[in-house]
Amino acid sequence: MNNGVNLKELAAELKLAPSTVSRALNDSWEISEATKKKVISMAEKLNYQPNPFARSLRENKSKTIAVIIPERINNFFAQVMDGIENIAQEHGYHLLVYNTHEDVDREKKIVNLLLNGRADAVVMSVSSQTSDISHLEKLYARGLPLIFFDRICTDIPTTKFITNDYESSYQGTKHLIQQGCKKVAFLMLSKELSITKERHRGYLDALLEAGLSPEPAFSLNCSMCEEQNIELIREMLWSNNRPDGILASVEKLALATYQAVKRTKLRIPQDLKVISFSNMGIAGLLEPSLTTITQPAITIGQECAKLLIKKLTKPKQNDLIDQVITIPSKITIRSSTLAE
Amino acid sequence: MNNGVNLKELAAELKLAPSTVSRALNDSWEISEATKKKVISMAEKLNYQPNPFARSLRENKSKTIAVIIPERINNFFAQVMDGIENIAQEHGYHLLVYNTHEDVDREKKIVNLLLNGRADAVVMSVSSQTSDISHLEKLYARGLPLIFFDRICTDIPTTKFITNDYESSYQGTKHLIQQGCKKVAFLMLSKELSITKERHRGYLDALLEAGLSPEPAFSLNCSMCEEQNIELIREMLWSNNRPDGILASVEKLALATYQAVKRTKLRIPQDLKVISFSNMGIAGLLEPSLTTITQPAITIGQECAKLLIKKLTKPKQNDLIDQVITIPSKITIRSSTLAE
DNA sequence: TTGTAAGCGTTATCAA
DNA sequence: TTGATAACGCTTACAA
Repeated sequence: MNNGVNLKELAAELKLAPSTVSRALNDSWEISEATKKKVISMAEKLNYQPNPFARSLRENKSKTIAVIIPERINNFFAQVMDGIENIAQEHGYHLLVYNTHEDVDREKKIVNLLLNGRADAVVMSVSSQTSDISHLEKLYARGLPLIFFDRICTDIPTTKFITNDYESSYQGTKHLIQQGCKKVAFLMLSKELSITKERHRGYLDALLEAGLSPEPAFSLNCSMCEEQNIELIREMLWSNNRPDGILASVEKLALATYQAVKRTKLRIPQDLKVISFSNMGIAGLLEPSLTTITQPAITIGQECAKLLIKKLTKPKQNDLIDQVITIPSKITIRSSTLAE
Repeated sequence: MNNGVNLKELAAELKLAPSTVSRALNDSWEISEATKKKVISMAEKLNYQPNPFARSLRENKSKTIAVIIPERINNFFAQVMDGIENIAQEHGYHLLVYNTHEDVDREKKIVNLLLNGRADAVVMSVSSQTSDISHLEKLYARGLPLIFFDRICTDIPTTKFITNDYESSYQGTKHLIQQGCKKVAFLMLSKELSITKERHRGYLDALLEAGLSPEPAFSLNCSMCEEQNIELIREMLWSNNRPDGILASVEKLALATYQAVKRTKLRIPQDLKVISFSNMGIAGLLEPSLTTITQPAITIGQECAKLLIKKLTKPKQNDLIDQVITIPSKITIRSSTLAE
């Protein structure tokens, strides 16, 4: 690989000291406008590109943010990533991206990889398997700025961004009840997840408020395996005491529900109404179109990045204080929850 | 940020020279087994993590691969990314990810960012706007290993991975004709794209072979704007001479077609049959379910990464020779192309 | 306003 | 088998 000219060569070409050139390029006030101009034009002519590693080594920062997500083929996480990248690119930050595939072991390995300072900060959403958080504590202890979004880790005292999980879930459940549902089921990926807990609380409270008693069997704990989930849901739909409404706490479980329904004689929404947290662009193209709770994914990503970059550029003035920032979701009612 | 111990401190703790410790950790043959063991155990005890920037500066390589895609909310690219990451992680490589949002200017900026050696290699799929390729030529000239996939740049003499675009498109069109279509339209994102050209050729040849004369108006050049595309397609469907079959060369145009059809009284597949290149997991859940040409996205990603890593680890033995490697797609027939 | 020199944390060369 | 030293390319005290 030909790395092009370096600072020394550029300086030699200009008959200046490397330090002068460095300062000129960094727009230091101690350099005369005349030399600045000369330096900059020569730098452009020779297409000088500063070596990022020399700089990182010297300044102990890399202009890089690591993003850890549990899944890439997921509209929510993809949108969050786009939001993060928007802001990051604006400020000259690069993104290292890691997918844990919902696997804690992979998550631990990745987190350990970041212990060496390769990234200036980490923004992540934990895997659905994460209960032991020692790896995250270690990362936090290192002093690396760390932010969580969506699937947060409450025990780490830092800033977290989520949507109004409790409220949305409560409203979603209430909507199902208003549409005539008497027996609403709740589908979740894992009991460990912060979002599961909040969304489940909202679901339970809406049931109680409506005078409906929550059935334990209707809080269905799904797995990572698509086919298993479909069968699990199908079994529930085949049982004598089947639900007439479903709140899916994540998108993939709504899709699994649709697949499961196809294996029965039930119809959505006549026999079963479905609402789901989902950022699918094409919820309206499903048959029937799916009522969704859409999270402000891009905004969440942008806010994460903004806060992080503020912290990185002005470390003294900005602390990632231990708080949860909530940005509301939006419910879009479609055919899957139509009343008869 | 507390970076933990460094080599010098570790060496001091062990009462050894830094160079010795370095060699021990790198499993050099010139170090005795005894000291190796001592060093390694102490390194673990102190949780020593080598500074990646020092190493990168010294070795002039970063163990990082840059990936540039035109779109993140896209099943194909997400799967390719997963494939790349699989292999990269296995070999200790990190991924810098950039989304051009189908914008050449953004693509140019990103490519220029990579000129400084931040990444050891680049794998990319060009934006649909890319016709001037000077930025790519510059990148190539720098000697950075560069690989293209899917939307390739034929003029850069390196290895490219694609699916059998011509053949799949030919077969897809033939399928439409066999199902009774007489007037097949072809939807494309941009005429500049390599995949557009190949897929269009396949489409045309299938028409000609069937004795159907291609109508220029049926080769529809769409834009980046979803709503515009929907209207463009709707207009075509409302014209006197409307197509009875559509081959969408990318997924989003099939979805736009579905949306457009909703604005007409036409029915799929009775009035209009649709087939599309698509890696959607839920093609079967659309109404009607969508016949797809599915690209081997994960494999493409894996192959890109494998080749690149081979090149990076054994540069002498491996060249990215100027060739196009084709991995076949798979057609899955669903309801959207059912004959009456 | 510019130049000299040290140092960031590694690895590689050379010497012991 | 191990140690001293230089070098990677940059920024920043300190000197001029």
